Amino acid sequence: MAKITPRSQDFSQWYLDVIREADMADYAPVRGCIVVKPYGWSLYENMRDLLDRRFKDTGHVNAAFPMFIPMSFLQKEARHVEGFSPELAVVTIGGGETLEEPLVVRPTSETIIGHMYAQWVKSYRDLPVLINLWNSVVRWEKRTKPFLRTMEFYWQEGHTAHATHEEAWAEVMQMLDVYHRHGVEDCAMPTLKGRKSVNERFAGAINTTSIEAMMGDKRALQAATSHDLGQNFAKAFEIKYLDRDNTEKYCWTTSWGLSWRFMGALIMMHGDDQGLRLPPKVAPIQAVIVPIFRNDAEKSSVMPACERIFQTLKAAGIRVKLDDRDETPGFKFNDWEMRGVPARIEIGPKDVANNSVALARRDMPGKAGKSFVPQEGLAERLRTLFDDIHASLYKQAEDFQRANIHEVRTWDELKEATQDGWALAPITDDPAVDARLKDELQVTNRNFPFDQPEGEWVCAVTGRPVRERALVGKAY
RNA sequence: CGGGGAAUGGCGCAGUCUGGUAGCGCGCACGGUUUGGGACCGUGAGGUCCCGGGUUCAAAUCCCGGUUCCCCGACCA
Repeated sequence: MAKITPRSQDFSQWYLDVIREADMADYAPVRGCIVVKPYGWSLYENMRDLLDRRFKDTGHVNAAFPMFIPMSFLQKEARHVEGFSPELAVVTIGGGETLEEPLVVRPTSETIIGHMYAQWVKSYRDLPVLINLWNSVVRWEKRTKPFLRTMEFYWQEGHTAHATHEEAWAEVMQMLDVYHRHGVEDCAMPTLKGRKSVNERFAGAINTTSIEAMMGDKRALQAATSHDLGQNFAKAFEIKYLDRDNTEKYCWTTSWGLSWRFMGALIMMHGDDQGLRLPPKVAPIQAVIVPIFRNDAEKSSVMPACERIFQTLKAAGIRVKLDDRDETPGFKFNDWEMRGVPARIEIGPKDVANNSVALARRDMPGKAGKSFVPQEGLAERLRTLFDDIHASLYKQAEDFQRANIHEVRTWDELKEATQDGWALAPITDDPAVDARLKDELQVTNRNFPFDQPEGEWVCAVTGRPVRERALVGKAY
């Protein structure tokens, strides 16, 4: 089997190697598009289902909207069309006929949502509208990379309408927190919540928030966003309601999204030189059983034990796989490590005799992570182990993140810090400042973290007084 | 979209300069020996050499056009 490029040697190549060798995805015959293979899709489904549960728990419902949007819809919101025009895919011919009006393949659905909400919302009694879409969208990206930036990508987009700005803002923050907790609790992924700079704001929003994650190469990845759209789309699409006081008012809307890029983040945050390391809650296979035998006699005692334990674990609700392929154990160990399976159970003649199994954990390489445990109570032991693995993956990622964020005050310190990690720096929220960071240091303002003490600072770029600091670093 | 690399069996590559029978390693199939950290031997299958034109007796190789991938920029979830 082909080995993968070491992470330290070439992080980008390592990432591509892992995706190929772990059977996550393949390149499609269309530029910038990928085929997600069953193993990768299974991971996506697990993440999607957990996130969907969180949406439902916060009162949202799912719906489906068309992938085609009339071009004129996008033009109704000036900044929105300006932001998205360069990356639109447009359908001009249908059924062999030139279309009266070109149809845009949705890059995001705010406009068609606005059109429909305008018809659905008449009274304050109709509010709030809390709808989420699981779909794919298309953006004609110049430079693509599997999961991180593809021309078509799968994601969810939530769209809500509210009576007041306070309520809309609370929604924006709630959903950002939902993303954050999905990262922390489901994916062992620490992220930093914050407000995007004016320059980085979503096209058409009055405020954009994000969670930012640090990858294994210390580059930043915007893992999810939540937007306060103010009344921009409400006014563009006439989303109005009659309030209790019998006056007509515009709604306040929000949108928020998380894409399969989150999977890319998972790979780049937790993976190592052996391949993927998947958090147990989202792993397609949580535990794999590898039978060990030398001859038919051993096989005939080992296999029934494997089968029995497989059934026990399956009945206990663990996503378990019995690997009965005709391969050597060593091959299987490496294969499942590449695929990031959190726990491996080896069962050989000695184990059958002792009513034990060898239990190896993916997050601890070699002998250190391997122990012999009784077959009795294995499901319970695994559940505890999964919690341990989750906690250890989270801690490693968080320690790494913390160790590579440097608090700085001056331009020189900022420059030095961002050579190798992120800076937490006093920065003016001004597009001209963002431009200087980009031009001179090839870094971007990731966000102004919400969780920071208020203070009086001097901007590291302009020398002007500022009240907040920003995370600054190289980004994907 | 600019700059740089690349495309030859599923994967990784040699062959291209200097045109002349398409090769190697891994993987795959079958048989045997193996099996607690990527086994070994034997036999075998698998190719429009990215696509389209052109030059030539003859093109993986030379020329023209296009497509895709990777890296670095600008743009972006």
